[in-house]
Parts: sequence; C-alpha cells; structure tokens
Amino acid sequence: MTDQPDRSPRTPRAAQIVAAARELLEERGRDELTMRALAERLGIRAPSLYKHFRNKEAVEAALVEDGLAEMGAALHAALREAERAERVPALLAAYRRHALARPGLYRLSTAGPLPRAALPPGLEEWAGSPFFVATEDSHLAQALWSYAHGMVVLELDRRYPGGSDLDLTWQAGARAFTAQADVRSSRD
Amino acid sequence: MTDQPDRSPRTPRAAQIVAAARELLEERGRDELTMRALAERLGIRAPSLYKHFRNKEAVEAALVEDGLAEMGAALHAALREAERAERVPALLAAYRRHALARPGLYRLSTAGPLPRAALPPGLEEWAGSPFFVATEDSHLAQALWSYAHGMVVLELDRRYPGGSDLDLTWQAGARAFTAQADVRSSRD
DNA sequence: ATTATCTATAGATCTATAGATAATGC
DNA sequence: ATTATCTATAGATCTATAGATAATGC
Repeated sequence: MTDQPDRSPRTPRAAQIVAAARELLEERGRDELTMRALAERLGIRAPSLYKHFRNKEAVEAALVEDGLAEMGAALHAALREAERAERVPALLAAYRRHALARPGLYRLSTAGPLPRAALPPGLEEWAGSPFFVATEDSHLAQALWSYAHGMVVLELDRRYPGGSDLDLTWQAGARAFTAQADVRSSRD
Repeated sequence: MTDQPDRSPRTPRAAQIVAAARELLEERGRDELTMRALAERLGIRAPSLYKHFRNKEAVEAALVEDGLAEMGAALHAALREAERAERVPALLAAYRRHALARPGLYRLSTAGPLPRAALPPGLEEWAGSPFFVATEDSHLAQALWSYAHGMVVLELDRRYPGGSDLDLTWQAGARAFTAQADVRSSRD
C-alpha cells in the first residue's frame, strides 16, 4: 500500500476559492457552480477569480483532485481496518458512505471524462488500488468498482423504485463479489 | 413476460422532431441539444417547436421514453433467446451492446432523475424486469442492473485505465452474478 | 513593486411568449 | 377554420479580457 502521491500546493487564496466552490457545489449543484456565483460567495467580483485560476476548468480540476484524493484515503483506510475476509464489504460500505456524504463532489469527480492532464501523476491509480487489494484480480477489481459506482449514481439520482431496501441490494452485490474473490484467491 | 405498456401516440410532426432531436443528441451531445439547434436541423425557427412540444423538457421526456422502451425491448429479446443458464451473461451482453450503440440516448435516459410523471405507466418497471427474470431475486436484480449501468457509464466516459480489456471485466462480473443467482435459485 | 481587486464590456448563448402571416384541410 | 410557421423580442444568463485603482509587503 503506497502513500498518496504528492500534490501541488495551493496558495491560501486558491484554497479558499476551492473551499467556496465546494460549498456551492454541494448546496446548489454543478449547474450553479458558476464563476459569478463563486465570486459572489467570496464577496468579490467574478473577474478577480482569474488571477487565481486560469479558467473555470482549472477550478473544477482542483475539485476533482480533492475528490479523488479523499475517496482514495477513505478506501485505503477502510482496508487497513478490515479483516481479510471482510475486505469487499468493508470497501463497498466505505465507498457508499463517502460518496453519499458529498454527492456534489462525487458526481463532479466521476461524471464525464477525467481531466487527467491536470491531475497529480499517480493519483487516479492510487485512489483505485483498494479494489485490486480487495479482489486480487484486475478484472474483478474493475467490475467491483463499476458496481459500486453504479449503485451510488443510481441511488443519488433516485433511480431505484420507491420502497427499495438498498442496504439489502448492496449486500447482495457484496456477497456476489466476495464469493468470486474467494474462488479466485483459493486457486492460487 | 408481459408486453410493453401502451404509449401515447405522437403526431407525425412530433415524431419528426423527436427523430431530429435524437440525431442531434448522438452527433453533438446533450449540451448541444438546444431548441435552436433542433429547429435549425428541421429547417424551421425555434419558436415553431413550441406548437408541438410544450417546452424543452417535454422533448427530452419523449427521448427518455424511447430510450427506456428500446432498452426494455432489447433486454426482453435477449432473455427470450437465451438458455436458462446463460441468462445473466446474455442480459449483460445485450445491455452493453444496446447502450454503446446509442450513447447519447443512453446517457439522457439514465443520468439524472427520471421524469416519471411524463412517462407511460409501467414502462420503467417493464424495462427493468429482465433483471428480475435473470436473477430471480429482487436485490440481486438491482445489484446486477447497477453493475451493468456502472460498467456502461465508466466505459462511455473513458474512465478505465488505457489498455483495460473490458470484455474480460464484463465477464468477471457476469461470473460473479451468475454464481450468486445459481446459489440462490438452488435453495428453493 | 507586486498583488488583488475593481469597472466596463465583448461576445456568446439560451428558453419562451406575443402577435402576425402563410399554408392546409373541410 | 385551423394549424404551422414566421418575426420580434423579453429576459436571463455565462465566461473571459483589458485596463484602471486600491491594498500589501519589502
């Protein structure tokens, strides 16, 4: 388990701007995260933001970076604390809890193409590596990640029929992936 | 396996508008599906569209309806043609192929909240019912659907690391869910 | 000196309504 | 008559740049 990759430091003002952007994102959603609204929240005029970030994309990339780093940290921590046999369910539980606690940031950092050029090298891989640790198989790891992501986005978008017991649905998936991970590791 | 629910008929002109909207959606993406661009593609002015659809939302709802109905038809057909033991992989293969063949429509009809009030009653349930048939368990069905959706959106958004062999990833998930469905049905 | 902010503004959009005019169907 | 279209336009936005001015740090 390697450490989180190095990240470029932010000036104090840039950090404040990102913090405000995040509040806006969570309170009002991605569509309303505009340079104007962001400036207003900070008590300045929109053009002033451009002295700290090149453009709106750069602000969003900073948010995505934070989203990946925080999710990665949560998943690594979950594995650290879990018994070996409980890795898959522990990982899924941490993924769900973390994503639902910051839905705006989760969506921003997972929907649409990743601004890979603007991210610290290795961060994306580091954030995803817990799935490999839990499954010990690269394809099963990607499948498990896809499952977790699908569950979260469908839950956030209220796509499940009313009355669905999603705890049980998460459990059903966890059982399927746990069983498969066990099968594969017992073969070695 | 019940039949597809009844849907309200469209006037010929409304059907043309929806067809043009769909082309626009696939060619240029959701952001560029505007009333202006849609009118231009039809050779008319934007205000004329409002004689056929109440607003932009209504046009989108018609697209979502088509997306659900077509996906449902594809999934029902896949089950009809599959051996009992091959239901889960057949369903997943049909889901993937269908979604990737019309990515714009897939995204429009699965991202964000469903405009349930504007949809034919029963359509949503009918489109999702193949997952229940394949798994014979409502929670496993929702988990399987979530997995399929997660795979598709991550593939469309190019989220998997370069060089990933997604065929193998789909297979790994199919095995996990097939095994679990077998376990559960052998208990009865 | 340097940095952060401001005002002013260019340049692009969008959705949707009101009322006039042309085309079509009995 | 009715329906489909048109023009004109209200009313809201956005992002981002240029150049001036105020605030801050040596």
